[in-house]
Amino acid sequence: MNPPARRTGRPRSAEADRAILDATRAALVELGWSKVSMGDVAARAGVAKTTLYRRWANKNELVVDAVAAVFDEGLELPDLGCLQADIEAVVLSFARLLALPETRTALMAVVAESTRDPALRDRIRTAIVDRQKRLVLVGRERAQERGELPREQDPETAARTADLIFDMIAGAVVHRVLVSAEPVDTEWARGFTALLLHGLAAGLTLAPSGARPPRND
Amino acid sequence: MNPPARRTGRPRSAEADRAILDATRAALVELGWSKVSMGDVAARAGVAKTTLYRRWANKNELVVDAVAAVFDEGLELPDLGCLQADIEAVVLSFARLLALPETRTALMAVVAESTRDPALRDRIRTAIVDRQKRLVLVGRERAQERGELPREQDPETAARTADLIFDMIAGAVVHRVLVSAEPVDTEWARGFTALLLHGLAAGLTLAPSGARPPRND
DNA sequence: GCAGTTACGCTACGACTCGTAGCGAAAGAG
DNA sequence: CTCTTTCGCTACGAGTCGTAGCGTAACTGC
Repeated sequence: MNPPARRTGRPRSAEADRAILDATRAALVELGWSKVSMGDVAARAGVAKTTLYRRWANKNELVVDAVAAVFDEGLELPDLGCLQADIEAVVLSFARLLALPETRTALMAVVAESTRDPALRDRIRTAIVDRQKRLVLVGRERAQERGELPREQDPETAARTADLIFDMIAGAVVHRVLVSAEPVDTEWARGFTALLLHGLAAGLTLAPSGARPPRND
Repeated sequence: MNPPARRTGRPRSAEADRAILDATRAALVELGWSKVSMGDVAARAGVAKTTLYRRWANKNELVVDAVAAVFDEGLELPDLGCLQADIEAVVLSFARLLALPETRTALMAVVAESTRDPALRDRIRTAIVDRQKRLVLVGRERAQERGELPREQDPETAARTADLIFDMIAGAVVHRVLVSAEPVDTEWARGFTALLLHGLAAGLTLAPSGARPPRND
């Protein structure tokens, strides 16, 4: 279904594909989402504007793929042998990508657009969101193998829980970086993870565990 | 400091102000962020386009004020006498406003724009974000008076903790509604609040409370 | 080698939006 | 009554969108 029947005719230039995505990313860095135009991207990529429209229906779809490429090559879940360390690491990794000028300006813009465009929403989901969510599933699996988290009997409950965890982790990082516009540093990641794991009622004041004074590094 | 010396000349029509904001909101509902134009809003409001530009520099600033008006009249923190109930209520209240078509399509769009526009970022902060954050501060104060949360000695740590809580609550709800595009119902709010209060390590399965014992080892 | 098919670069186009300028008229302040 | 500012209106240049048409380039199957 994917590569249907495209045996005949001149094949599409893979080089143009890369050039366009790279140009899109560069244009986002330099101009920001709202001032990036298809004509500008085409000029940067050294291709004709019609070549863009043969591949992507509009700016939204193009930018989604450009952003997805950034996350694809940068987001990973290290196996540090401990749930807390794993979460902290993925939080920092996610925040680092989110703080890049191109993702910073583009990700929320396409998400906003997707509220009115189901096709765009699906593209964002498959190209970006679902791949992020996989990290939560992998992380939970590891934690369960280590005995840090209980195994769930009901798969439906398990799925709901994973969705909740994902919304909490991704949502908090996105909100911190894009709305509050404050950096996600080691200290924040540590406090966030501690709260996620142990909750408010534990009486935490969220001072870094071990009660070291809140001095900077 | 605000708009101080405007004693002379024809005063601005307060009626036009309301008409423009209402028209903006209606246009957002009908067309969505990207297809709302200043000319369209002016026509809906029954005013000239130049009248809009006398009050707002561009579409972003106008939409921020229109969205802020929605949150102003709809976001509240009920005092239910219990931290868990208070959080659940404010989560549901926030999610309800966020699910409106006008906020849904506009809020993340202006946030995305604000990454390249410091003036817009300040406007969003003062008109929307800071007022939301106040709910966190009020909620914590009440919980501390009830003895549900410990009082913090260090004001700086207290501020960082409040920022963290705010990013977690607002971020999770925003992500759930706008990115995952799933509804925030009572069940989700209860699971989220339980997790926020008690954390993962308590062995919760996030099944509706009372369902099963937390098989922790 | 040749025909068929598709991609490419290029140009041009209508439709739309932006933000501004200029005008005369309207509405208050002193 | 004069001064000042806002108002509605029209018009404008600049920019963008997405499409169409053209001749050429590249690759496939016969």
